[in-house]
Amino acid sequence: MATATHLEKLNERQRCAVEYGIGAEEGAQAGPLLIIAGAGSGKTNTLAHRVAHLIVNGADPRRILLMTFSRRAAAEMSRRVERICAQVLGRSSGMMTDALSWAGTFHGIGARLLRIYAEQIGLNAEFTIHDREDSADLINLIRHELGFSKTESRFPTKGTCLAIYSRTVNAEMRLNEVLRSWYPWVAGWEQQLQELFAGYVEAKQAQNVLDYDDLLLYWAQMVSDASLADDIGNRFDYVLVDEYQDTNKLQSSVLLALKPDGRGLTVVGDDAQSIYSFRAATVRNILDFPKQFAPAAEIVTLDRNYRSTQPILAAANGVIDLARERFTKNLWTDRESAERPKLLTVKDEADQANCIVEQVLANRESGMLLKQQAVLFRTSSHSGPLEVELTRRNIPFVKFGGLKFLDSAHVKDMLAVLRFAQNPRDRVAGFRLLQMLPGVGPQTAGKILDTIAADPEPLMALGEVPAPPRSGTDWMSLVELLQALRKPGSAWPTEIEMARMWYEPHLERIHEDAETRRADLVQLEQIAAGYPSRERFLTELTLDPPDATSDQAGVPLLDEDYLILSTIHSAKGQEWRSVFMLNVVDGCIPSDLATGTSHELEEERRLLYVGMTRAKDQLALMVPQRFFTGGQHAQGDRHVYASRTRFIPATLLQFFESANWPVASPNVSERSAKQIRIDVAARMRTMWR
DNA sequence: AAGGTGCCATAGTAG
DNA sequence: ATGGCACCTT
Repeated sequence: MATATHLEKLNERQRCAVEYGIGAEEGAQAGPLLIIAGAGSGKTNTLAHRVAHLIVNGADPRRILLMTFSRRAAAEMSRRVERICAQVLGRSSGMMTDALSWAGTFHGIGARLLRIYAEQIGLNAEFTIHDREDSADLINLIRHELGFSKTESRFPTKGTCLAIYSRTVNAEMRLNEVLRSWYPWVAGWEQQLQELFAGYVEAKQAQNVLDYDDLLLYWAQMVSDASLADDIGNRFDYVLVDEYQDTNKLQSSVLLALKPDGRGLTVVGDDAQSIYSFRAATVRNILDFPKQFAPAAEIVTLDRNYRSTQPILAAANGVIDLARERFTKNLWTDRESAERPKLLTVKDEADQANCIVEQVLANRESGMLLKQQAVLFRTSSHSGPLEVELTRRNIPFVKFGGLKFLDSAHVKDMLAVLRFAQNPRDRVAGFRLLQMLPGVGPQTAGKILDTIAADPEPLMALGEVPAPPRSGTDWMSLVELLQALRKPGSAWPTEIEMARMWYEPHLERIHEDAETRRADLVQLEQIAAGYPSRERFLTELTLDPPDATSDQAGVPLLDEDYLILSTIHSAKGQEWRSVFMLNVVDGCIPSDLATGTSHELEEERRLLYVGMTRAKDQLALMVPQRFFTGGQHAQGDRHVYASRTRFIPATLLQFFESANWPVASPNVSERSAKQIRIDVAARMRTMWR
């Protein structure tokens, strides 16, 4: 085949990855392909070109399954594929719009397939989906029922129980193995945990709810049936999976069941960027992929980095070279630069914030948009002082990761209303909802739910339940609301407005700061308007919660300029011209919660690597000499003296330009020395507090 | 049985 | 700061 023009800009390796097995023989489908794509090696572009190339060569886009790590990534991929196809096929490719309909996350695709195949696997297609908090709440209910909350020595918390359950499921391990390798301190509770999980599974089924893990687990179970596996597998001629290093055993089982012989299967990833083992992801998936098949999968390695300058890449390579395991490649680039990444020592977090603001503004002055700059951190809360400083100086920013929106009580209240209307057997939703009423607590709520559970139309049965003594007129209005919401044919965005009108008086009663919370509910309503139905809204919000928060009310307009703040995890797959990393000190990276096993420690190292490789032109690692821990303490500084991360030992300092900020000048240091000795003003203030 | 208060342990990354 | 829990009052 003549070299197609759309492939001209790709390098040789990329082109191999794009063209592998396509158009070789008529009707023959490509064998399994593994693309090891290093950071900045044009992975997304290559994958998009492969998909586009498939389509250009006659593949039906509706029969391509594309699984990415986030919905954002899926949308970006679809956009690129469309653009390339439009380029090649010209205007006639209008058919492409929305044709790549099976693009999404494993969980999202799972949910969709389960609704389609629900009947065949004895599942009610009306199921609602629990997020992590809901799941933990349900586990907690069972935990109380079984009497485990009142044990003499303390039983693991709901969060720990859920984490254990989740790992057991996702790693396809036995409970005792999971306890032995990951939770040795709760091994004594194995029997009780087993019982708890059995109860949890039964409760979910009785309530017609699935949790995140179920979306994969049911899918895996579904395709363990040969004819269903065939049926589902045959819906797709090609299956492509991105970020394969961050998938877990359960996900790889699903994949192999869909395409047992690997025909039409492509996975892409980078073992050096595996950072989700806390979600049971295992790097073995990608390392063992080739030999799952006979003949083994083809491997194409992309090790040319187009993103970062050579000095940045050298430093990042230096960090990853110290990893215990040897990795499969070393990245190279020809992007020369005289500027080494910076290692900036600052006094404390306040100076760290000031230092970054100063540099960000300087960059901005020299023409680098705020959007082309990002501040990355290990833990969401680390950006607190910086956010304060940005707000004070009126610098707009958008923060990714560490979601707040769906976590807030009032948003959860609203969603509970909608979810209970959608699925009246959802006990977590009902439990929460009923207790919003005055005079209704756990006991009353539980009894009401028991009463209506048996009825085929629980919300109708709710009308027969006598009003709880102290609930007043609020009871009837709730019953009326729910029955109105249940009525088929009530128009969607109107429903959430009804729910909000019902909720407002309760909001005022329950929360002091009703005013600020009301703004969130308005925003929720705006988001809701973007979905065609209540079911879609609830499902998609759970599977793809808004991952950005902003200092301004409402989402910033697309053409506005703003600085990016992001957890390293949420920065996956992204790049910026200038990257700052906060708190590159021991205790933050590695997190002091993750220094237990060498396994965890290695992942922290990769996290630093992932952060560093986001930078195109400039990289600055911030090293505050001391930082505050925990909450604010009224009396005195509760700070810790920090040292540079252990992942950058002295031998790696050659790759960095080390400096102090502010630049030491005699005057400044003299002044600050005096301040440290005795802060009289602060003492005066504390006399009165 | 609900709802308030106060003490204690906990504190992360996310579909 | 927050959640979970025991304890107290209504």
